[in-house]
Amino acid sequence: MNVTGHTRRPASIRDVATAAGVSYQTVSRVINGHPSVKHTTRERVLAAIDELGFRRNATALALASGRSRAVTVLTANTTHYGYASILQGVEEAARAASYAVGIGVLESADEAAVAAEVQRAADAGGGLIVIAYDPAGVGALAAVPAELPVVGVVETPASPPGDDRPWVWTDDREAAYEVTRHLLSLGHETVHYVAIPSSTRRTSARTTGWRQALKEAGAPEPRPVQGSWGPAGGHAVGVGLAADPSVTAILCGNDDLALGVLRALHEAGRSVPGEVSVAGFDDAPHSAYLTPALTTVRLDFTGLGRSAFALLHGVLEESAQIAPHPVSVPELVVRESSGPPPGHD
Amino acid sequence: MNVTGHTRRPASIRDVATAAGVSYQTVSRVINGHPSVKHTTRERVLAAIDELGFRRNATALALASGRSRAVTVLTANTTHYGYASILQGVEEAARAASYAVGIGVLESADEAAVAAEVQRAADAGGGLIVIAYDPAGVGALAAVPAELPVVGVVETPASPPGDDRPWVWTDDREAAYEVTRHLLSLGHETVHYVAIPSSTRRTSARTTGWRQALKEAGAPEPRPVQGSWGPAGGHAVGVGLAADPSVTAILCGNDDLALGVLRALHEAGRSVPGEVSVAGFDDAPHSAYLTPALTTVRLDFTGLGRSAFALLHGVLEESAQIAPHPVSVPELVVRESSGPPPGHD
DNA sequence: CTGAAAGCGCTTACAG
DNA sequence: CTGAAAGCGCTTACAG
Repeated sequence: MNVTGHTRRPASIRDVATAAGVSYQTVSRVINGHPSVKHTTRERVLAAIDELGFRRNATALALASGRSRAVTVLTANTTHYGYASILQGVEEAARAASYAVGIGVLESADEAAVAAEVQRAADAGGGLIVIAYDPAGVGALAAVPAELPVVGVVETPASPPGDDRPWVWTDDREAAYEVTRHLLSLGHETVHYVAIPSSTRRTSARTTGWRQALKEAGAPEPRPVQGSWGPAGGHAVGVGLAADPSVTAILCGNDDLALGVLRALHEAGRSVPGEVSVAGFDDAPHSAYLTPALTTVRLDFTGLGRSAFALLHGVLEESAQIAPHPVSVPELVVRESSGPPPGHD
Repeated sequence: MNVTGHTRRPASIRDVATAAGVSYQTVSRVINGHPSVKHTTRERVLAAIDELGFRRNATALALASGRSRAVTVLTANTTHYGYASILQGVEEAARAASYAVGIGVLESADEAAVAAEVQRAADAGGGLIVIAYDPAGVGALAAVPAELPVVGVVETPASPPGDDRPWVWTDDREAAYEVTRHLLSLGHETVHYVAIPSSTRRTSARTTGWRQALKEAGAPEPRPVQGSWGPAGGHAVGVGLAADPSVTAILCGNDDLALGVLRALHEAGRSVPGEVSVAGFDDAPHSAYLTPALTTVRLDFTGLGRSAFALLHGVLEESAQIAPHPVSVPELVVRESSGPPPGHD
């Protein structure tokens, strides 16, 4: 881009001003789109900007103006599919709005460690987006000082929060309700549930949706089994489920958990979906290629990330319009891992 | 932290100076660990800092000093396991060094789009780490202006680069060599290879390692099959491989590809490892739980990210010692998907 | 050992 | 429509 190529120090607005024969305040007006600049002057400044390859120094802008066109995402993990997709969505929207995006990982849920991470994120300037699907994230969201602009990506709240709570979420209750109904409609007497860890002490929306479908169908309500996040956790609890001959349908809190359950079932010699049906949550990229291919419900995490940014953007700049929380609708994806129970006609 | 809790504007060094009864330059000396400060003065300043909850403004620091304790990671994707793990490793090391980490996604390999992303990353200040495993990343690495501190996370280079090239990589050649030898040792006549897209026009290190093992064993050398990154790509080429009865062993460029191949084999009714052996690359979290569990080679992506940061850190601060490129050794993980060919004794 | 001055590259009132 | 001044919160020489 820089034709001369031998510039050491990048051009400043003063350099541009000199080249255009104006004061640097006028250059400032031009790059800020201020209307009161004579047309010919503007042209001259623009030409100088182009010639010198000028780019406005973001650090100086932030210091002088007090706002920084930046957002940092606080998350407990960057490798889980859902988390990574949210991050990708945030970045996508931020890029479109010319915002920088930073990232901070909450390695521990320890209060002091979380507080330190929030501080670090605050030091970066700009707004915060915290993924609050787990205790570390929930702690971080709570630890954000009131004066800092923040939006939380949260589990479905029990009751719709006021407009003052800048939160986004997917409709997990509805999603769980749908998959459970799908399983019941196949003829299963009931559906067992392997839960992901809840971020709070309250009953999660997924659990609520599952329970509601069971209630409506008059099906017995087994105790939810507590799983963890990954396939190892699914496998661990799957072993117990596989040993229980009365279990014919299992809903898992996410696809990774389902993978572990599938494996445990296989090891126990129970066929899927012949003897047991399994369904997951998320529609991770590999789920369609498993054998059997996993029935699951697709959640739009990328869209969720975009929404989170839009909301934050609205808070940060009054000019930007505040998008309503667009709750994306979950989509049931029926594949091979679900079918009628044994002996069903 | 802030006991009073009603501070609007955060405390500045001037506020601290006033509270401690010194000039703000002295405060600056204290927070920078400058030795020439009287012990009692230092104590007083430290007390004031604590009381006011002072945190040094990173933006002002960056503007005044010219360096910014920040690094931004440029990557084509945030959801692939390897990429996400590298990011996690960078963040881990950056956090330990009190650096901020930014992220920029290269959504397209288009030259103008890549250049724009590099600019955006450069605007953020600080150093750059670019993941150059694909054309977009390779393009970005090439587009970084010479004056910008950058380290590339690259495929194994054909020849060791000079010390002036701040690159890190894993030993893919060795890794491919090992898995291929494992497969051959099982009795397979040869091993087919499904390649991930190469980031450059040159033959990739994985291909080279595979080929070397074949040569040493005097095995016939099938043409590598070109795959893509995900399971869909693996499935597409897997269909062809499954239809060829002479194929008894398949090495895949990554675990996702292997998943797709496994699925294609299953659909064609060819058992694994009974009729065909399959191996992958990366040891993604789900690979151990597939049925059959996937034989693969574990690569330390998180460590790679940490190394990348260490290298950049060394470039950014002369004080920080430049770590030697620590090439992590890949580890062969034999699971269920590999076994002797049919009819082998 | 410590203070007063200048400056990093911008923006924001204030004049004209 | 455009310029001169002050300031954002720090650091970096320069004095003493």
